[in-house]
Amino acid sequence: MPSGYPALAMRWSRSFIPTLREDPADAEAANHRYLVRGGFIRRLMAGSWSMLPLGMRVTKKIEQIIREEIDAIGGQEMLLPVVHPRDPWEKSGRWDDVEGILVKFKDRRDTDLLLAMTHEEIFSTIATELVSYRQLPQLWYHLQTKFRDEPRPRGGLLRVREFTMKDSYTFDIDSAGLDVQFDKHFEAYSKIFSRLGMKAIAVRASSGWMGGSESVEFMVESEAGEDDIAYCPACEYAANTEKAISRLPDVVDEPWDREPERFPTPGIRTIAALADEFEFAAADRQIKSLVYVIDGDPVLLLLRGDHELMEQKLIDELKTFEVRPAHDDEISALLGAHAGSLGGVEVQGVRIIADPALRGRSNMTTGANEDDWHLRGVDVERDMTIDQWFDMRLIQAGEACPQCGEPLEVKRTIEVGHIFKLGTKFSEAFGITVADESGEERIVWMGSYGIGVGRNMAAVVESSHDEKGMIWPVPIAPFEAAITVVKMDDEAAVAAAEALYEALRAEGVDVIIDDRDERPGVKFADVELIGIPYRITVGPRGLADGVVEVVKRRDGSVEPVALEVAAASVAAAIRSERAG
RNA sequence: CGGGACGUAGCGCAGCUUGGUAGCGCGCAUCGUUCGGGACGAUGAGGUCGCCGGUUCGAAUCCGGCCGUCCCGACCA
Repeated sequence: MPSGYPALAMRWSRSFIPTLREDPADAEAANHRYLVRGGFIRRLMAGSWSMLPLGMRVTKKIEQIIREEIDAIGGQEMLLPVVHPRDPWEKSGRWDDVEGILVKFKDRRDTDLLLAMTHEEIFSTIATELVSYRQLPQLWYHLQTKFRDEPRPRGGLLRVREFTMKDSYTFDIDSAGLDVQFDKHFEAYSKIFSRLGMKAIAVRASSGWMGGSESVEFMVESEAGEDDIAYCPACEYAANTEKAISRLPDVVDEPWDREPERFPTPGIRTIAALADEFEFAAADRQIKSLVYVIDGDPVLLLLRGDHELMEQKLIDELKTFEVRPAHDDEISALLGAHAGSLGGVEVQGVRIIADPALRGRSNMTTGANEDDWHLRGVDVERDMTIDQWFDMRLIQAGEACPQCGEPLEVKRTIEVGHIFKLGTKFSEAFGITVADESGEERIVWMGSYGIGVGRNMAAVVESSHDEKGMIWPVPIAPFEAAITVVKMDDEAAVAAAEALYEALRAEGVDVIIDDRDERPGVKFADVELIGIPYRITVGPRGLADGVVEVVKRRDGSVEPVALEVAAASVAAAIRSERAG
């Protein structure tokens, strides 16, 4: 028969905490391994995870921190639906633009519907009810499910298809007002990440399909991440490599005052091979020629031989999403040669875009658009018809910081937050206007600001764990303290532990008592895996001296504390860490 | 979308080549010994072998189709 009802208090023996001894087979990231093993999350399908009780406790604490900080800058919480009709997404243009990750379906009346991947459209719909400048500024937000059909979810909670996001939206009379809201969010986000126990680096970023003029990402350094950022330790310049720029040393070309000269290069297909073979063709003296198909048309892209293309820069500059490398047959049809022998000299009728690192360069080497032939002595601006110049180069670690000239570092990071100045893109599409002081209709300036709850949980685990498991900071730990009863058949120990448990609850500590009839080693290992910051060990050995042991998860330090003062002492330590 | 692998008990896996009573480890239940750093013994419960179809006296195993998952790449807030 069931016993122990009702299980109101947090007793491990009555809780659903299904810890596992083995790593899940496919786990690569630490958050994936430990959140599954610790019984925080379970996978339902690719990119969809159920939150078990421990995971939910962390989730709620993270959400509460976010609420407090957004409320503190004037946020008003709402809750918008997850299933949207087609119409608002037609208005914004995103029904067609974000093909792929946007899930569309129909209801019984054959009406087009979609799963919300973000909520600009619906907040915009509501914002059309704003009528007067006296109502501005506004800051609205909600914590709501997003669904994005990512081609490849990975890394446990790092990249998923269904997730909860706090997204806020601001509405202002002018761009100066937007700047204020943006700065407030910047400060609020900084506080949130610091309360979560993470060091977040703010970087300028590509806006992607959000559009808008400016965006800042908050990045946490981690090998498990998916983004690279350029970072200057000297002046704190920081930017996503999708956006980062650097200063290059000037190159002085040796004089060459003749026409370009053809020379045979049998079998040579790569920049490195050409540089090895010919002394005058060092990689930085070659022109890299890439054929891309952009919006359906072939485009020739020119970069310095030792430089790499950053596709996102192309996408941002050209404001399109239809960018892909050309296929072999498309390349030969266009230029009459295969990749490895391509160049831009005397090419007609093809749009040519060049990276500014090629400006003013002469006496360079490039493909002759005939297999096994190259050209030397090429002057970029004399011998080629460049239609457009813009930066599309991926910067490299060690290059000079654009602000101070010191060497840049490149770090792998997790994107934990992203804030956008949307400008008037959505307000124009939705007709969000208010009357100003003179009664004239003015278009409203918008911003949008997102934090993924689960991804932040994952990022905390990635940046705070050891070989034993997770190490939660007090503000978001599933429990602040655990009482480990070493010997469940020792009546004195059990009584002391129960009394301590009640005392800690009375002190307002979020505590769980491990009253399972398990061997001590199992209990210690589980508390460590789960990452509870304080463990209080209660057993006959300590009680003989009138003490319990307080063990800190972070550094493993063990401190004997007199039983009578243990609750007050642990409660005080926890309180001092709650602020984050 | 391209390449590779996989789907058998709650979890991790073997069995499949060569068709014939469905196995192992962990976990779970009961009992005993043990128990301040992941114990041991005994007994036991638990599986439509991803789904559908075919071949066969007989299919986890062979064949076909479908579904799902993971990895690498492409793609992508």
